[in-house]
Amino acid sequence: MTAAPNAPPQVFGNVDDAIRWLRTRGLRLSTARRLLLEALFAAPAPTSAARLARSLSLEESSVYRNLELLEHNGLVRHIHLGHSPGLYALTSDHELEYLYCDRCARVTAVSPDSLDPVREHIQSEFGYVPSFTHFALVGTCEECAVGQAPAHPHTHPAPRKSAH
Amino acid sequence: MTAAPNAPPQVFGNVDDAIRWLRTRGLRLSTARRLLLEALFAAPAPTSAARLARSLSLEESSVYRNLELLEHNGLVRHIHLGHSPGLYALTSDHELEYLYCDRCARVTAVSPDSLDPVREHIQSEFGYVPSFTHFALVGTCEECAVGQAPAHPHTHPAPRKSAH
DNA sequence: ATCAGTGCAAATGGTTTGCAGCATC
DNA sequence: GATGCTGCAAACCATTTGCACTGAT
Repeated sequence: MTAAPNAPPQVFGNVDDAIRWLRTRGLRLSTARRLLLEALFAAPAPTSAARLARSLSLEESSVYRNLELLEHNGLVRHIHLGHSPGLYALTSDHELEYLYCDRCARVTAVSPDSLDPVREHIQSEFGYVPSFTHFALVGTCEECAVGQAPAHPHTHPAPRKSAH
Repeated sequence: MTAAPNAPPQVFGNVDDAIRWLRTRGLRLSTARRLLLEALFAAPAPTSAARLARSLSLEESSVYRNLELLEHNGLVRHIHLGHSPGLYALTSDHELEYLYCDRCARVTAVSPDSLDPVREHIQSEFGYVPSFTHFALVGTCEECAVGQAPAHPHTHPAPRKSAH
């Protein structure tokens, strides 16, 4: 899950086109690879490697290897929503940026254009050009912001089952 | 490293004040706890649990437990810069927000006020109120943006030593 | 027949948890 | 003397790696 090696995006309309392209690059077409590509083409939303592996009965390690290879070749991207594991999706022509609510886990995908004013502001103010394609913008959504409890302090953290 | 339970911030000028407060909350003062607090008061920048454990010769698990307890009680906060482990620091009166360059790892801390325009824009546009106190705003800093290589594609990812 | 790609197992990094004993109240 | 905290060991999740074998070319 190496940080986006900013490979030039490669966008295809279907599995076969993607496969053809991979072939020209000297890569082989294994059943695992085809399955993975099909799953990615079918997926309605970014998906974790674990989920893909489970649903396709593939080894997670193979899934990671393939996803990394595909990402390296520009077919795939992955994002993190808060503490989430990497969530993979096919590269598209109109890459989205993600807003993530740290309270209710709501995810809102927006077009990069709509964040241009933000980018410009932050660039002119601090010299950074922010991107939310690899790490979502984390915040609190409207509904959660309204119903926020003032939280009476407790000396001890609540016993938890992995909340990161 | 539970996600910030948004405990009311507790800010103290020195270790003893912090300890007094913890006492009133029925918490004991162990040497480990005192060491940790001292280290946090002395730290010039947010620090990882591993680093704290090493420098204080404490068990990492104890350090995590204490940091979590302190965080739960509002004395401590932690952030993630990109894929970094949690980096802990004392809560302060003027909590900073962090900009992180995903290329050179440069970190810029800014006052929340300076990001208010961004917050307002995103809130009015999408209903989210972003925060960069727990997850840094990730982007590319000016220098890195200038010298960016167009990256000739390679079919295979470069062999790597953990780059997440 | 070659060698890219697989499954399986083991290792890694960051973090959490269970438990027995020690130290603080 | 009760019990909060500690160290130690083991488990956990997401991810990476080594290796021998299989299968796509």
